[in-house]
Amino acid sequence: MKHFTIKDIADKLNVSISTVSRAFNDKYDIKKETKELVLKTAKDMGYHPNPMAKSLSKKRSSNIGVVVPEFINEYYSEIVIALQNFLISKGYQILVMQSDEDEDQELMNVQTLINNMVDGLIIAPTRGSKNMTYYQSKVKEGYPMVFLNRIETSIPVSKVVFNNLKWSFFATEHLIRQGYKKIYHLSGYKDLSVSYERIQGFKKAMKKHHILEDNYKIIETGLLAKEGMEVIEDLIFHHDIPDAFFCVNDMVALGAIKKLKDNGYRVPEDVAFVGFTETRIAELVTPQLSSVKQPTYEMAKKAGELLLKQIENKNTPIETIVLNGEFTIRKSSVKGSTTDLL
Amino acid sequence: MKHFTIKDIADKLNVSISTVSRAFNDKYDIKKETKELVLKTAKDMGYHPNPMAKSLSKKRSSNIGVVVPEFINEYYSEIVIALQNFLISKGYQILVMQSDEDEDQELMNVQTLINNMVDGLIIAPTRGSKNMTYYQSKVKEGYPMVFLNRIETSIPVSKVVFNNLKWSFFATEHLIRQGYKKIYHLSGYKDLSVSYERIQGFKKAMKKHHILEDNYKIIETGLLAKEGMEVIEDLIFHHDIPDAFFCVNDMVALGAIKKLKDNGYRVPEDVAFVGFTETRIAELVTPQLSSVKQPTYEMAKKAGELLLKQIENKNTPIETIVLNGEFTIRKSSVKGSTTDLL
DNA sequence: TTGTAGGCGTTATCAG
DNA sequence: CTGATAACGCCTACAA
Repeated sequence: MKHFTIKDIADKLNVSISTVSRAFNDKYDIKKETKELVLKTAKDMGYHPNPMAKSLSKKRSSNIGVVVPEFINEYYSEIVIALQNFLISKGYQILVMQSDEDEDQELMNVQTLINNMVDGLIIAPTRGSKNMTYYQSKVKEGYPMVFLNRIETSIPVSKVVFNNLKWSFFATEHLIRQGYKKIYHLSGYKDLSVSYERIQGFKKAMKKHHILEDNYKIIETGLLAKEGMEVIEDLIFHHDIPDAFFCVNDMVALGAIKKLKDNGYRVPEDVAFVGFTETRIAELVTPQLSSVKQPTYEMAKKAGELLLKQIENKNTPIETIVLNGEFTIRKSSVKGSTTDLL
Repeated sequence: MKHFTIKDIADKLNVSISTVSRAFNDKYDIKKETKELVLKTAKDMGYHPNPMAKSLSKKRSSNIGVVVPEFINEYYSEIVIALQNFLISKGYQILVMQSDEDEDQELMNVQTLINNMVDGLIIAPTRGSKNMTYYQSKVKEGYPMVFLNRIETSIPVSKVVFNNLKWSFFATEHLIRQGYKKIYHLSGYKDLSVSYERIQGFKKAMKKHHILEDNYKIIETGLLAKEGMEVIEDLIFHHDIPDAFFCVNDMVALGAIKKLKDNGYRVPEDVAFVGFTETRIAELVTPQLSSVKQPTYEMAKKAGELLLKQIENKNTPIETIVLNGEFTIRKSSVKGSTTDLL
C-alpha cells in the first residue's frame, strides 16, 4: 500500500510526468483520451497527490488556522464544526487551536499557525486587546484574516459578529414587559466586547421604559456558572435580590439559578431569568431557560467565505458582517409560571 | 515580513545551506561558533523553517490525525484539548475531524487524513463495526494507529479504554446499597462497546446482590437527552417507574429527570438517578447528579504516548491500556435527600 | 568542520 | 498537445 507518485503513473503509461500533472489540473491543454487514461490508471492504482509536495510547489498550504478562546462550551464547538464542514468542502483543511481564554496563549497559537504556513486565519479572540495591534499590522500586510464574535465593530478588520446590542435589548424588554420591576444584569467581563454590547442593549431597554437607576443594576461577572453562583451569594448576603436577572450567558444563569434554589428561592415565581447564547441544556433544566440563540452555523460560514475571498484576492476590502438570532421564551421568564414540582 | 529560507541565512553569512541546515539539526558536526552565529542570525531575521519543505524531504508530516465521533459534548472536547496540548509539546500538529456519529463519515475522515499524510491516527470510533476490518488491515500494514474509548478490548489493536464494567458495577452497587429495590438501566445503544460493558457491570451488581430479574430492567436508549425523555414517557404510560435509574451518560439522565419532573415525580425522593461520564452540568442541576468521572486528560495523554511510540518504532507491539475513574455521589442518588425547594 | 549535489513530489515555464 | 527541466525549501550522503 505504498503511496504512488505521478512518476509511477507516468512510467506505467510511458508518458511524461508533466502530462500526468496536467491531467489532474484542468487548466492546461491535453488530449481528452490521454487525460482520461491517466485519471483512470491513477484511480486504479489508488493514487493520491502528496499535499506536502503540492504545497511546497504552489506556495500555499491549503490549511486554514482557526483560533478560538475555548471549546468546552457548545458555542465554539459548533463554530468549529461548521467551519470545518464549510472549508473542507472548499478543499481546505483546518488547524484548530484554543487559547484557554488567555491572551498570551492566543498570540502563541496565531504565531504557531503562521509559522505553519496556513493560508489564512480565523480568530475568535479572548478578552483583552494586547494582541490587537499585532493582528492589525498583519492585516495591513495583507495577511488573510477574519475575526469572529468577540471583537469591536469599530476595529478595521474583516469580521463576523452577532448583533448583541439588539438582542440584548429584546431580551431585556421581554422581562420588562412581563412586569418585572427590578432587573439586574449579570454582565460577564466588562472589557469583553460582547459583554459591553449586551450591557448597552440592557441599558437601552431600561431607558426606553423609563426605568430608573435605582431599579436596575449591572453586575460584572465572569462567564462561568461558578461566577454566577458567587454573585448570588453576595446578593443574598446583602438582601438584594431583584425580580429578574438577565445574564450574559446560559452558564452564568444556571449557576445563579442553582444558588438561588439552594437558598429557597423559586424560579420564576420569586426571580425570573433570561440567558444568552442558547445551550442545549437550556430546555432540559427546571425551569426551562429563556435564551437568545446565535446563528453559529451561519456565522462560521460567513467567516469562512470572507476568508476565502481574501485568500483568492489579496485586495479584498475590509468587511463587517453583523448577524441576528432568535429569542426563545421559556418558563424561566414568564410571569405566572410555576415551578414544575408536585 | 517575507518568509526567509535557509538560503537567505546562508547568503547573509557566506556559508553553505548545509551548514545552516546542520545548525538547526544537532546531529551533524558543526563548529560551535558557526552554529551559534547561524542560530542567532536566524532568530534576528525571524526565520522559521518551512514545514512543507521539511515534511517533503523527511517524508513525515508531523501531523497527527484525530477522529472523534462528535465533539458537541464535553467528553471529546476535553479529549481533543488534552491531545492537542500533549502532541504540540512533542512537536506535532493535530488535524481533528468529527464523524457526526456516522460510520461512513468516519471512514471518509480517516481516508482524508491518510491521504493528507498524517504520521498516525488516533480514532475514537462511532458505534457500528463496518470499518473495523479496514482499520485492522492498516494496523497490520504497520500504520501507526491508536484507538480510544469506544472499542472492544478483544480487538487486536493498540487502544486506551475506560474500565466501564468496573465503574458501572460500583455505580449500580451504590444504588443497591442506598436501599433502592427496583433499578432500571438506560443503556445507550447495545451495539456500542461502552454500553455493552456498562450493561455487564450493571448485571454483575444485580447478580452479586441477588436481585431477581423482575426487579431490574435494561432499556436500550440513544445517547441524547431526548432519548432519555422518550423512554420515560413510555414508562409513565405503562405505569412502570422504578425506584432508581442508572444511565449510560449524564445527558440521558438529565432528559429522563426532566420528563419525570414534568410529570410530578420528585428526584430523588420518588426516583433516584446516577449518570456516567460526568459533565460539568452535573453539579448545576437540581438535584445535583451523581456520576462516574472518566480521566479524559489521562486517556488522551496515554493515547498520544502510544501513538508516538508506534511512530518512532514501527515494530511496537500492540498494547491495551485500561484506565479507572472516580464516582461522585450527589443528591440525585442519596436516600433521604429532599428536593431543593421551598 | 564545511561545501556540493541529488532527491523528496509537484507545478509551471519553455521548447518542440 | 507533449516532454524536458527548473523551481519550491529542506535534508543528507558524499566529497573535500
